[in-house]
Amino acid sequence: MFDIKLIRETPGTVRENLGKRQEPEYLKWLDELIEKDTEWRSLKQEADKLRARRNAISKEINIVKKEGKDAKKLLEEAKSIPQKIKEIEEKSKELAEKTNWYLMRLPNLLKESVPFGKSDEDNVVEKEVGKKPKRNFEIKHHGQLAAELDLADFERAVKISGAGFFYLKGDLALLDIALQRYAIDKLRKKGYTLIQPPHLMRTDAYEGVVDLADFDTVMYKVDGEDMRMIATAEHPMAAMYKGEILEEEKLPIKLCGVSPCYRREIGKHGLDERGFFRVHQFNKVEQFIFCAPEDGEKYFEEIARNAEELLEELEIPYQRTNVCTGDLGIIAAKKYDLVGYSPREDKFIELMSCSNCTGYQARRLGIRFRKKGSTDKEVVHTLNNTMIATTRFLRVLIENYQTEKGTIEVPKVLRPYMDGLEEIPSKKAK
RNA sequence: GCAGGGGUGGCGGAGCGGUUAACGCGCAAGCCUGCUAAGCUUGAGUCCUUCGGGGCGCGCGAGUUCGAAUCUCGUCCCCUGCGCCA
Repeated sequence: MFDIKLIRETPGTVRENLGKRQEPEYLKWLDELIEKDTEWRSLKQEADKLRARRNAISKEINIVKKEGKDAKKLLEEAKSIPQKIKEIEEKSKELAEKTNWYLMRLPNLLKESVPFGKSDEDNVVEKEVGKKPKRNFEIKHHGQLAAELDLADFERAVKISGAGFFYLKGDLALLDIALQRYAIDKLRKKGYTLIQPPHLMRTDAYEGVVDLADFDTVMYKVDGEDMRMIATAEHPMAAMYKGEILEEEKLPIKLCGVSPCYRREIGKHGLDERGFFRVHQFNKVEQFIFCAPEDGEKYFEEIARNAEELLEELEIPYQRTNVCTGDLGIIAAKKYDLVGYSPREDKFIELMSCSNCTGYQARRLGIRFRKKGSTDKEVVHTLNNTMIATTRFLRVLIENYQTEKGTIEVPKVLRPYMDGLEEIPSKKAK
């Protein structure tokens, strides 16, 4: 949610920043918002004056009545006021709803370091790490190989749940858990608190986290109940401190959330053939931080680095791209995409997404903190980054670690979580 | 699902038609004091403001009234017990 005070105080700066988004409609919204807000404020003053008058009369009536005198004249005036207030109120309510509509939809102010551009083609690759593996055999599609090795069953999942679902089996299911566990341990060592959030959330809480007008169609809802299944652990973690005032010394709050994610993925053609890349349900370990505004950039780099380290330790070649002004969602002020190498397609595919949401998300949720040594309250900043989305990783692992004989090598750092297993399928297991 | 109880500031908790939402804890500023502690004074919801002040605020939404935290209706949530149950 946009900060209306910024618009009132420095409309020029806001306009300039919004302009970078390359979406003329935003500037139109801004103008309309300013107009409606000005009108709203003047109506509010009008209504407030009437209320003040009514309150004064009410007090007088009380006094006059206690004295046993006749309050008829005062009562008449008092009775006439509520109708006037009601008329103004109707107009001002409408205006307030409109300004709120704009505040919810105007995108966050961009950081200076966000590259200027129109679409994802203008995203800037800031670094590339790792050596792309050279293979002199044809790399099999990850889903196909998993099915051949009896490590995944897509057909039976389709039978009971439909396309986009799968059974993970045996060593591959274990690999999925190993990935999560490895990511969790890494974050726990860095002081992040492990969180298993609720997987269902009520509408009012979800509204604080996303714009349901846009987002609702991609979520699963529970029939007959006011509940939605979470699309990511980011959502219940962000909403966790909804409406609270935190003490500054408790910041930063660093969380490591682990949960399945449920997404309808409506209109996604073929769900990327059969496989794990784009599915209705997957497991994810998510980093989330609430911090003081001045620390936002520092922790943004920290969570990006955490994810990069994970990629390096798993020996997956990756690139970090700085997402450009035209391709950023409305919530983030800055975003890195971490993309991993797919040797089969010889391109980088999206694995993790790291966002600095500044106060945009927290303002809407009403999460503030009290500054130490003062009584002032300020909106906290929120940051989030994927640590691991297991299905996407299964794909790149199966591709990058595929051997010529059609097996999958287990990354060294994951072996302790796999009973020392070096290769899938296990020779012994067969 | 049924029955009962309850939702008030950062927290606990009073108020149950009429000036300023009592009191306590915690917090902040200042005073006092060898230091610390204690003590004393003041301050702190939110919105608008021409910075004088004014409005709103007691889960949410309607209503009654000149006036509602307080009365009426609806609704959501929480707690306790019963029921059900991995």
